[in-house]
Amino acid sequence: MSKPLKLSIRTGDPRAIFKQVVDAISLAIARNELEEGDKLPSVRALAMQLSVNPNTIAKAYAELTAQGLLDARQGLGLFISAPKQLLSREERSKRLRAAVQRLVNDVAHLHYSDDEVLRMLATELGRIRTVSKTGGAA
Amino acid sequence: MSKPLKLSIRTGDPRAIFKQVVDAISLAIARNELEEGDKLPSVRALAMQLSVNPNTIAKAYAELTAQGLLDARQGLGLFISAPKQLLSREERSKRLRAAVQRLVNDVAHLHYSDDEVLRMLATELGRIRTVSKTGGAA
DNA sequence: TGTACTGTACTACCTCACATAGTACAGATG
DNA sequence: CATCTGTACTATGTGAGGTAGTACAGTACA
Repeated sequence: MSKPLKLSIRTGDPRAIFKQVVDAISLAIARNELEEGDKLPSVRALAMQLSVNPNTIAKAYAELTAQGLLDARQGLGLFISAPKQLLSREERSKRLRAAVQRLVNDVAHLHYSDDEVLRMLATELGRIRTVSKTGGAA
Repeated sequence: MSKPLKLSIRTGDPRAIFKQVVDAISLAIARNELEEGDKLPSVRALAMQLSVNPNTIAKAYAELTAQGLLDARQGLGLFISAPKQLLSREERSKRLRAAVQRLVNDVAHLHYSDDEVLRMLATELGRIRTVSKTGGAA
């Protein structure tokens, strides 16, 4: 069976649909809501569920596969791959810096203090790691 | 006179040209490299300097004006406006959270520790505030 | 064997954002 | 007056994103 994948697409979201899917799955993996070996919904099934075109889902899956987050098995489906890192140290560092720079750009004119921004980030990062597969505490 | 505005456009940048201009100027204001009352290069002059279409620059200026960062005076030019905040508290908070969420998404699969991300952000935020107009300290 | 599922690869078409090019007009300055 | 300023148009081309439909090879199961 494939995981239910409580995924939703927001029409108001500035991100492209396929990007929303990529982000959602990428985040779910980081949160351990999806573990190695888990089977994803089929291209057609997820497309049906989200009321979008199968090609759009295929594009998202292709992106995730290219990133090494998914393994494709012809005729079987797509599965969460073992954690790996196919990016070089330089590339990872470059992307981290770019992502941080983008945040700095985005909040530059909002007049938040450094501490406020850092606290918000710490909070959001914490929301990721705390959701472990061992969870279920009360 | 208008500030020289050492601005550059990178063709490899995924951002649209007008967005690069918006971000650069927004950042320059946050850095106090541009102060209230400073005059910006004319639409046509900056377009010439960057080898892009005047319409593209006009679009960037219009965006900055809409954000309240610039004041337009017909026939005179565009000037850095007094610091103000026309966004509601909710809107600012919403944007901060969205920006932070985007960062979290971007770095989710890079396997950086929370501390590393936070330290990078603290560094980049620091690079903003340290550049004050009172600068020039040997 | 046949049927139904899987991912994947196409082609075609539509829409929209972005960028360029050119023109035009009102306000400001000399 | 001429020349600068921002601004507002129209027109055109390009590319990303999305949809629609078709097709094919690999897998599973009755």
